[in-house]
Amino acid sequence: MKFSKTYEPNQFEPDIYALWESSGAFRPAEQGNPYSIVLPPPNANGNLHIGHGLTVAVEDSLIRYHRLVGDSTWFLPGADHAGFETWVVFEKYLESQGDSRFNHSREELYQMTWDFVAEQRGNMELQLRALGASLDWSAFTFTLDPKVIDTAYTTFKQMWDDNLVYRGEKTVNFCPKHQTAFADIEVAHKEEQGTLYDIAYPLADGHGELVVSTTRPETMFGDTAVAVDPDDKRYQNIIGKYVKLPLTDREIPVIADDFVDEAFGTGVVKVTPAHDHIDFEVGKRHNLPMISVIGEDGKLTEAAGADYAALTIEQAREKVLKDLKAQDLLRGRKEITHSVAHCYKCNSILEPLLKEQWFVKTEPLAAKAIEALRENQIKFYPASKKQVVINYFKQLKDWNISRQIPWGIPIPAFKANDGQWIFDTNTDQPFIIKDGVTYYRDEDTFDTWFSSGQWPYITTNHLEQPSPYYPLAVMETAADILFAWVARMIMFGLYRTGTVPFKDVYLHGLVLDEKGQKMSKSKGNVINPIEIIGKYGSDAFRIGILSSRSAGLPQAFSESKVVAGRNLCNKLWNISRFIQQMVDEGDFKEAVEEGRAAPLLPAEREGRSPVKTGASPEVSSEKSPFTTINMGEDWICRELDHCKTELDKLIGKYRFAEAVELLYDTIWNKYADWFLESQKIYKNTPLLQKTLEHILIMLHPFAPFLTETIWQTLSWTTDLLITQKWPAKLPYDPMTAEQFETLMIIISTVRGHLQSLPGGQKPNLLFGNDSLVNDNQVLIQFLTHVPAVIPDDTPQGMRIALPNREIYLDIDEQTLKEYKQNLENNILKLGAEINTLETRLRNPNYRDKAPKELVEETQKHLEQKQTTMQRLKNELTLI
RNA sequence: GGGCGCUUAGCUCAGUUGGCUAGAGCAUCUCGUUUACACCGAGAGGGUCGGGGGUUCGAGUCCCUCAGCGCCCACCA
Repeated sequence: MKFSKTYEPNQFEPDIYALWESSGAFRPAEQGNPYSIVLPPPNANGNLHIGHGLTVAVEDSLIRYHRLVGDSTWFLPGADHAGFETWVVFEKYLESQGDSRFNHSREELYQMTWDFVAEQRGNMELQLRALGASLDWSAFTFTLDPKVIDTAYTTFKQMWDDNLVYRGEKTVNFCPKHQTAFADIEVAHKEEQGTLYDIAYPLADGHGELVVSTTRPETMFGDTAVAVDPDDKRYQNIIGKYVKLPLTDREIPVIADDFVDEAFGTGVVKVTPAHDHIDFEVGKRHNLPMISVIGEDGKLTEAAGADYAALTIEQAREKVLKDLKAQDLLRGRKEITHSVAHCYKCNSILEPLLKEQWFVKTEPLAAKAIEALRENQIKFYPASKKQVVINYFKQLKDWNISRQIPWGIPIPAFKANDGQWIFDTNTDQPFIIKDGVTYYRDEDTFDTWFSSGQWPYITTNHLEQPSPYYPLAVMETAADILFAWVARMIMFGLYRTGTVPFKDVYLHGLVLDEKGQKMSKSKGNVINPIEIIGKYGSDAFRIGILSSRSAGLPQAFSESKVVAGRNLCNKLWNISRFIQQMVDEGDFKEAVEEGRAAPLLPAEREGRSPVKTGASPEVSSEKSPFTTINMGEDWICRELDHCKTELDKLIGKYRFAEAVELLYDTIWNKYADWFLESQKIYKNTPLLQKTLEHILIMLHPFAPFLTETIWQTLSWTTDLLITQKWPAKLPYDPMTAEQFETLMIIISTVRGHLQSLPGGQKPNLLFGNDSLVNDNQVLIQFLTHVPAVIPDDTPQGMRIALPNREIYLDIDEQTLKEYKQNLENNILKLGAEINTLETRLRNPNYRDKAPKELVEETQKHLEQKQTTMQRLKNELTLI
């Protein structure tokens, strides 16, 4: 293969991925420490979004790094049926077809959704490949695979037997549009303006009234008590009495309960146990009846009375207020801001409805989790999230796992007419008969998180046979599913396996648009990772999205960082092309013969034994005398070595942005700009080859396609880059490396002076007693483009502004004078400007009367100019 | 109501346990057709690290406080 003149990622990426996949490189190696990551399963029904792009960039970089380091890596793919999420999409589709869920049985709907999803599936997998994810596709798990369902069932059964799962009737968060209940965590609370109404409830004995404050007058038909603060002096004498419930003929008791805040509203609360979570608890405490007056359709039921039945909540509220007013029972109203529960998909207000569901008793599970976290069994990145999770566990309430949607894992429970529930996994049967009793299937499905919460030990098959890949090395996922997913995996992991499911948790924040706004379809600011890849290449995307990003924070996506990534790829492409050219030209042998080149690693020249790494076997056998002033070789070996050790540290701490920046700097500013430039003079081809190999290996985790393509194209490399060994230390002489650093400063300073010379002159460089310059005349000349570098006992002209160095640019008196004059002129001009500013600032009139910002700005300008002045003066004294 | 996070160059952001003249990319300005690369090379400008106070030999980094922005949790009838 040959290097094309230009870097065009789209031409090789798919082929390279296929090469890896067919080679078996994605499978865990036989040898090495287990290192496993499970890709958070993307929604099978959708396309990947930018967050997935970030996930893959992070996880695949970790996997590739650990593969190179010699670990036995296992990167596990999967897809999520995403119960409710997908169901919403499917139901919309149904509606668009003029169809409805109510026209079909559960089995039909399940099959229809399956087919619907099947059409989309595969998209996501192709996109993961485009991102370069080195996933073991043979280990692919779908969240509705039999093994997932089996595990969900055995866990459910075990929890049932352990009294950790129970059937209970409680107020649940019910979406009238989607016709399903939600877990607490799925509820979207939103601050809203509402009205607090004061309504008079006449005392049953006819002596006065009690005024209750409520935002939900329409639920009053379900009131079974009114409550006051037990310490509220105003109401002491009526606790235990009865009030008449307006618009009905019922009488309800006045109870005292601590939950009432006497300072809020009138200090009297209506208690509606069937339609409010708090009231439900109150009702339990006080043994109150629970009357449901709102149905699952979001309309009032017969229990609300004939006048109100079938009205929507809004209609009912209006009518109740009107009717109360007619009876002169409305005592006041007040606008308040309060938080209202919404469906996170359709934004409907969620109704608390009394409903029988399956609940997980979370307290014992959460306690175990808290213990494990307190013992630091899991490391969090960012670290602050640990306490956040602990706090979540502390207040966690029982978890409703029943969903009234067909798209999911059927709950393996059957109920007899006498209310007896039994566990059975024959969920494809509408009913079963056992010992002559008929049991009917629970039509509900599990909350998606009930099964995906068990993902780590399901995917690694740890329950069947203890796996060295469990616990996972790290769980990398979006910070916003910390509670929904990560917390649950910890609870389940401890429950089923006795160990935490992963050693580290790395959370990435939301990827925002370029302006720092949340991406959303409605705003039209969604950035599609696949489009970015098409434009700049997969590697550029990965580098770009990892740059300038730290754990846990919501941060903007910056296309300019992708551009920088693309530019780096292009740079490395050309570096490789150039080195290959030199190898092809056989410059190396020729150079050795002419005594221009040192074909050995720097350390070998001094008789130290070389450390052999990677390929290029021809290097070590040849011996040749150390010939010349080639200090850049020691220096680049030192820099590459430093880069490698730093990378080890940074990747170990999940500091990807810094790792990428380090590689960028090393490859571009060090390797290309200095070493490669110097090698145009001193061609040490074997070293060029060796160092290029190291660079390719080190960049591979972040830019896999590019580096592998180069590896496959170079004439001397063998096998696959993806399975090479992480570089070993390169030998070098630290003193020599340090001297090169000084040389770099000299060259840069000379360049600076040349640029500011009047008339764009190109003078010679003269030097006196300076061995460093003396030894590097050719290189200095080449890199500064002066016509010549000449030793001179009495050098003169313009002195280079470096202390203790006898280096001069050979310019005539006139030019020097001109240059100095220029400097002095600049100093004068600047001095005048500074004076003006100072006078202005000293003027009390100006200080007092001018706008403050302007005065501040003046001050700022002054300081800037003073700094510049100092620099110019320094230069003048030195030359 | 409770909690978390952010505020550093024009823009988007790095900056681990406090330590040399605070960094990157992109953008800007000047110069450059040196045969790897103009997706390039060389040089340069630009920041009182949100405000105020404190601890320290030393603070972008720790503490207090104020302001702005963002997020999460919550039994705000």
